[in-house]
Amino acid sequence: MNFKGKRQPVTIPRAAKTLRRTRIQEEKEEQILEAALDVFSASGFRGSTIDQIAEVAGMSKPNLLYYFRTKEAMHRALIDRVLYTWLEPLRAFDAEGNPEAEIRSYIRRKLEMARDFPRESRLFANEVLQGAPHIEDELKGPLKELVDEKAEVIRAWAKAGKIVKCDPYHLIFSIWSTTQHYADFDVQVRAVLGQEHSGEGRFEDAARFLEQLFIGGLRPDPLGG
Amino acid sequence: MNFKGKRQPVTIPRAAKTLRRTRIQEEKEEQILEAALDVFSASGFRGSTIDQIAEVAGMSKPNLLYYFRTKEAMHRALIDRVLYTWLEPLRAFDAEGNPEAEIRSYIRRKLEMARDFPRESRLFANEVLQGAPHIEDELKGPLKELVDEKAEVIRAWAKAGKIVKCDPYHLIFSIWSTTQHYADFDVQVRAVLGQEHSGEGRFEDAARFLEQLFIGGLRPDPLGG
DNA sequence: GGATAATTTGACCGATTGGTAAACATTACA
DNA sequence: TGTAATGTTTACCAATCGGTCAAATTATCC
Repeated sequence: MNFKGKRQPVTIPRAAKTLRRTRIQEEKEEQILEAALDVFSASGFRGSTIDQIAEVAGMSKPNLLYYFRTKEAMHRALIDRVLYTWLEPLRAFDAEGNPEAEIRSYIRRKLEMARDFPRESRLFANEVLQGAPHIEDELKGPLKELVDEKAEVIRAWAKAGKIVKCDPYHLIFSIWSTTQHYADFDVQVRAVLGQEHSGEGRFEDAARFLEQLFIGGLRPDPLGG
Repeated sequence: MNFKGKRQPVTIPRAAKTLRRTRIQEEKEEQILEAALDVFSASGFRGSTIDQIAEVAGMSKPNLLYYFRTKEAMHRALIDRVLYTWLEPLRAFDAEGNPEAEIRSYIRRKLEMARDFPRESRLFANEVLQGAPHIEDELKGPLKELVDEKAEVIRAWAKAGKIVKCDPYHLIFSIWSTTQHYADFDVQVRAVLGQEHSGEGRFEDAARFLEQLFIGGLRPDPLGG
C-alpha cells in the first residue's frame, strides 16, 4: 500500500487540496489553465496538444503533467472552472422581475460575456460542436435542470399575458445562439462587417438590434390571444 | 521536364480534369469527400486524421493521397464543393418579394438546411470557430459581397416602412445563428429538450418560434418612426 | 543548516501523425 | 489481345503525439 518510486502529484487527492495547497501549486495551476483555455478554445480537444499548452504556459511538458496527469484531466478542470460562471446570467434570470427588463438584461449580460470572455464561449462551442463527449452529463444534468426551471418562469409570463405565448425553450436557444454568435463566429462577423464596423462598437450595435428584435417579437398580443 | 519515378495524380492539374476524367476518379473522389465531410465536421481540421477519413471511406490511406495529395487539399476541395450550396438560401433572398414572406422563407430554408445538412453546417462552424484559417478569403470576398447586397435590400425595406428600422447585418447574423444553432449545437438542444421533445418535431417547433420572433420583432412601427 | 518534501527537467517510450517509394493490379483503348 | 496509362497496396519514413522515468533542483520546516 505504498507509492514508493512514483510520488503522486499533490493535486490528485482533491480532498486533500484544502489541507496542503502550496502557493506554487495555485500559481502554476492557474498558469496552466489559462494557457489551456487559450489552446483548447482555439483548436478543440482533439486538435490541441500538450506541447502547445506547455509552450503558452511557459513551462516544460512534464511539468504540466505533474499538475494534471493527463490532457483529459486538464480539459476537465478547465470545464469545471468555467461552467459555473458561464451559467451565471441564466441563473440571474428572475421570475419576480419585469419580463421585458429581465429579457433585456439577460441579452445584455450574455452579450457582455461574448465580448469579455470569447475564449470561454469557444471552449464550450468547440466541445458541443464535436458532440460534447466530455460534458454530456453536465448538459443533461445541471444545464437541463436550470433551463427547465427558467422555461417554467417564461411559460408563466406568457400565461399571464405579460409576453406573447411562445415556446420558452426555443426562446432561450435563440438568445444563446444570437449572443454567443459574436464570440464563436467573431472572425466571420468581422469579415462581413468589414474593417470600418468591426471595432468594439459592433457589440453596442448588436445589443441594440437584439433588444429590438426580442422585445418587439415578444410583446404580448394586444388581443390577448 | 519529366516526372519519372513519381507519377502525378490525375487530379492535380485541375485544368486537365475536364479533358481526362475517369469514372473511377469521380466515384472515388465522391467517396472520399463524403467521408471527409463526416470526419472534418465532427473533429475540425486539426482534430481529424487522414487515417480516420480513409477508414470511413473504406480505402487505404495512400489511395486517398493518390486523389488528394494532402490533408489540406482534401479540406479545400470539400469547402469549395459545399460553400456554394451553403449560400444558396441567402442568394434566393429576393428584393422584389414581400418582406415578411421573404424573411419567413429564408428562416425556413436555413432551418431545413440545418436539419438536412448538419454536417455541412458543422464543417463551417468548426472552421470559423477556429479562426477560419482556410476560408478567410471566402469570408472577406464572396460572402461579404453577398451579404452587403442583401443588407442593402433590407435597408431599403426599412426605409420604405415595410419593416422596422434595424441594422440589416445584425438581422442576418441573428437568422444565421438561430437556425444553424440546431445543427451546430444539436447535442445540447437534445440534452436540454430531453428525450420527449428531441425528435424531428423540434424543427417544426423551432420554425414556429423563430417566425413568430422575427415577424413580430420586425413588424413596422405603426407610427412609422 | 540539514533533512525532507515538493517541484522541475532532459531523455526517452511506444503509438500515431502526414506523407512517400515503389512494386503490383487493373483499366481503357488501339 | 497487348500495352500503356491508371489505380491500389505494402512497407516504410521522419516528425509529433500523449505520457513516463529517474535524476536534479528548489522550497519548506524543524
